[in-house]
Amino acid sequence: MGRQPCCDKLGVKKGPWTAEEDKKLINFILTNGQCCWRAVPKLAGLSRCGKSCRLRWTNYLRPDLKRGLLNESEEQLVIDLHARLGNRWSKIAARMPGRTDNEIKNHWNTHIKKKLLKMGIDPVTHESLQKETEEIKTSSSSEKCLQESRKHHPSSPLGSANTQESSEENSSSTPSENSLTINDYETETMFESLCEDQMLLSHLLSENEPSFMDTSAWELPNNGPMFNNHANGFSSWDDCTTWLLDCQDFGVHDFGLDSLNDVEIDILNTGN
DNA sequence: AAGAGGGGCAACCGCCGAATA
DNA sequence: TTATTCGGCGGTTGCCCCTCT
Repeated sequence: MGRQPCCDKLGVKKGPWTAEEDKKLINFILTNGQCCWRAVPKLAGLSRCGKSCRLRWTNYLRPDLKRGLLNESEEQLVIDLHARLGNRWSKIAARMPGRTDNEIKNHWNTHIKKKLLKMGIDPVTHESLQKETEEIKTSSSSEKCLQESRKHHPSSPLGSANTQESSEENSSSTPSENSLTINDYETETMFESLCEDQMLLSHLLSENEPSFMDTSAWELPNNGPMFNNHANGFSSWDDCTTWLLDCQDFGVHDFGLDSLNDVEIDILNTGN
């Protein structure tokens, strides 16, 4: 009773996507929304596996993605979230506007891991590699930040530390249970900088806030101004998809939309 | 100038859990 | 209750590009 492959292995194209394939996929999703991925390749006229289509869309074609390297504060956010959540990249990505789990995972493996090792921190446990020669500090700078945050913002998610996520994190054996050991000035500076991001972190960690990654808006073609031909003045889907493909080089956030608050974004999405 | 080696990243693979018949 | 399907996730692979020798 083995699991069937998600698609017919024969005749399924693999490897890098072409611009033509991207266009077909974007066209299809803009027209039909995100539906059954298994059916997408057939309906969109692609010789691809449904999974491959989903991956391509979520990791590369989705128009709300930021492109380019993670900046310093994003990196610090990843480190902190990883300390809390472990290798649960999708959970981490859900807290990172415009970033995908794959992107974060890649960045972790290629950049952050090395950075932490260089600083003498075990990227898995977030403990000092010289633990045996040092006394473990009872609280990390990060923890101090949290405590400070709790002092100043007792009602914030971090302040109360009682969100669903928090209890889930606490119940799991993630590295968050371990304190970080800071062993040099550079690291200290890094975490001081992280403290400055605590407000942002508090906001991102709030379960009550709608996820930045919530793509429900994309599931309803013609429902939002982004894809509203008349509102945007696109004369055809071709224009629209061409514009979208161009956007991949910049990212929606480069257009300044990320400065809008939730209400404004909601208004944009509903077109009211 | 050319080859070797390494890094970075897109994409694939296989497993898991939820949903459904 | 069980078999099956499907979407999603994390780990891994392989290709491309850049740097070094």
